[in-house]
Amino acid sequence: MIEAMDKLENSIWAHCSSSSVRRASRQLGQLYDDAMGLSDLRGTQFSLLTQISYLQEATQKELAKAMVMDLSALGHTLKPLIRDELVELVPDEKDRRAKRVRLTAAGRAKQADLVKNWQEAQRRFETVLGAEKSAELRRTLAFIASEDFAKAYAAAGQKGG
Amino acid sequence: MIEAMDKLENSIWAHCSSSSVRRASRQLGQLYDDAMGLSDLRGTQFSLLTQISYLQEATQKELAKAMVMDLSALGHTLKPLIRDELVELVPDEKDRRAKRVRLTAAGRAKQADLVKNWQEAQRRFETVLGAEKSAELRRTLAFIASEDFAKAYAAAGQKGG
DNA sequence: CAAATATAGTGGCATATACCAGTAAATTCC
DNA sequence: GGAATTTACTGGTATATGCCACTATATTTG
Repeated sequence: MIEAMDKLENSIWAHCSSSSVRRASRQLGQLYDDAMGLSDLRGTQFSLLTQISYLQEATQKELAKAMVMDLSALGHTLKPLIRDELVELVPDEKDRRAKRVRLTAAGRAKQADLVKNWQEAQRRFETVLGAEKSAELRRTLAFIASEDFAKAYAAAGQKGG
Repeated sequence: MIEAMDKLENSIWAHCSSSSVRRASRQLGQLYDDAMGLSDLRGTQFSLLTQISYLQEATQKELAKAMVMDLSALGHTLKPLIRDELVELVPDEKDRRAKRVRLTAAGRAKQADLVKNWQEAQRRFETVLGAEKSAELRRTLAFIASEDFAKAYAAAGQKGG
């Protein structure tokens, strides 16, 4: 009985997708943060700068959606970057509620500088896990982060639960 | 040239293992938090209670290691749970620096109550991703979170970088 | 055994991230 | 066109998580 209990609890930590992802996220957070070296930026911040650059003047709303992040969380996360003048917000011409997010010249430079740091971290990652498994993992995680996944998850609650 | 740039940046956000894991982590965080219902606990807290229960009086150090978490981060994370009297710290008899972490009766009850909530979330997850892919994903993530992975990653920096 | 060093935790500070309650601007509906 | 509603963002509060500096307690060394 007590052993059955242990087994159940063991199965929880071992079988929980959410905590598995979180643990891995902490480990990789450390590793990729280290890769950023003396830049004063975190891996998350580099990632955000890169996404901002990629989306080319997205609104906060659009950026939050792309990052699979709460809008207010994004706002908070942008603050240190704005304070350090790597990012700026420009009011949209058409819709005066919206603010578009873009990199400053300093932000572009910083992002560009760090690309090689990121590449090195990513190279090591793929060396260890293997290019094929890495690609497969990213595909799976991208699906999990997608709206399709969230919808299917919600739908699975209708009938199943 | 500008297109090449776009392509590179696209490749960064699409090919970054760390940000893929983080995005998925945010999505699953939302979903599993929702599953906790009116319990006033987050998914992360349930996960932590479960790990505490599983490890049976581990020291903070041991618990942090199992969670792949910084010791001080664990300390901070435990605070609300201690405040709410779900968890308590007991000084170790032998080593008076160490404090062992255990659930209170209320903590055990809360954890037990939430098992079914977790099971429902996990059931939905596996419905959507498939049991086989889910298991494979957890295996991969467990490896990424392991010390072996961190060591291999460090070693890949010696020769490669 | 006393000094030097290592280990376990704590507290402060900073970022990461979410929810909720506003505020302001746009859109929809009589 | 003006009221009701929706949308985009802001600010407050709370947890999540990491680094660094510091304290207290072991452990190691000479």
